[in-house]
Amino acid sequence: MDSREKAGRELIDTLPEKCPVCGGRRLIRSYERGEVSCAQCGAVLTEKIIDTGPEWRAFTPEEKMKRSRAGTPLISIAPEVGMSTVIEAPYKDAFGRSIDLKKRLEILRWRKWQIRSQAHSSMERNLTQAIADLERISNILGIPTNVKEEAIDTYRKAIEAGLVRGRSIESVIAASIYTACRKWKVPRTLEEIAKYTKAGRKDVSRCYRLLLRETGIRIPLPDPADFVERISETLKLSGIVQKRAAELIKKARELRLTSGKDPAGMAAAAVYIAALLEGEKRTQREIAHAAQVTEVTVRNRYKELVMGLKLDIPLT
DNA sequence: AAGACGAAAGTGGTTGA
DNA sequence: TCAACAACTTTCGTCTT
Repeated sequence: MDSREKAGRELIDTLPEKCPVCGGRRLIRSYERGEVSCAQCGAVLTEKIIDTGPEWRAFTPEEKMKRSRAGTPLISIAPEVGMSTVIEAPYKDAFGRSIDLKKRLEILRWRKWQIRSQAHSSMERNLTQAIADLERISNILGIPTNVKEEAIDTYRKAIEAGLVRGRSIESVIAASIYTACRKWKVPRTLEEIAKYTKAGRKDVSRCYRLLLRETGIRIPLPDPADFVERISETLKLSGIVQKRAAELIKKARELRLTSGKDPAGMAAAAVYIAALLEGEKRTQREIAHAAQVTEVTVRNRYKELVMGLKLDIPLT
């Protein structure tokens, strides 16, 4: 595309071939209209050129890096292009003549259509940006494909509910990712996800709550039992301990000891006790670290469990 | 010395006026 | 928007093994 030059608003290539109609030497390729025509006789020779080059131009390598957007593939959808002709208010035709009523109504219908399709395409544009953010965050955190698709679905719902307007796309898509993770029980914390957005944790969590409220998506409360496996794996504890911990949690839940408490802390205490009972003792510090809570929380939950369940722990 | 325990002050989020 | 509040964290001193 070296011979491309800018003429007015049109990008033009001068081609080496002759015009098959009049034999003229100047063939013009217009990217705007997507056709090649002869400058002498005006004959249109081809239609629908597909420009495979980038639509931007870069002069330095840095600029090129900055402007290149290709890389990670889009998933699930590609935004729709087209329908960009603007139909103006139907009083005059292209030559300035006024149009009769019947024709005017017909054109009005067209305009209505067009406005709708514009609304549609603005959503698509928004989605394109959202998907880019989604891909970026997912790649860093290793989010599986099914969760990504769930996240896009969720994001669509957010757009339809009008939640994105006035908020950053990034924070809404981050909230969508978190929602999807929760739904599929992929253990990612809000912090982890928010870390890679400009918005920050607070904003993302606000969006998350809003998302749940406005779209009616139900996410089951986190179950302490879900954390047991992760904690036990990290500390290389046996399946027996896991089972024991799960039983403790079940009993604790029946006694309403778990409500309002951080499930990770609850799980940590259960694992701690289970490990003690099964003779695979780990220190509070180890447990707390594996569960990403503090020792103090482990202690508090531990105390509550021992008292609530009337466990026979040698408290020495 | 390491681990467990708990008090006190600080932090960030929720709730209700 | 603000204050009250509950849960959790941080920090630190004391006790136990």
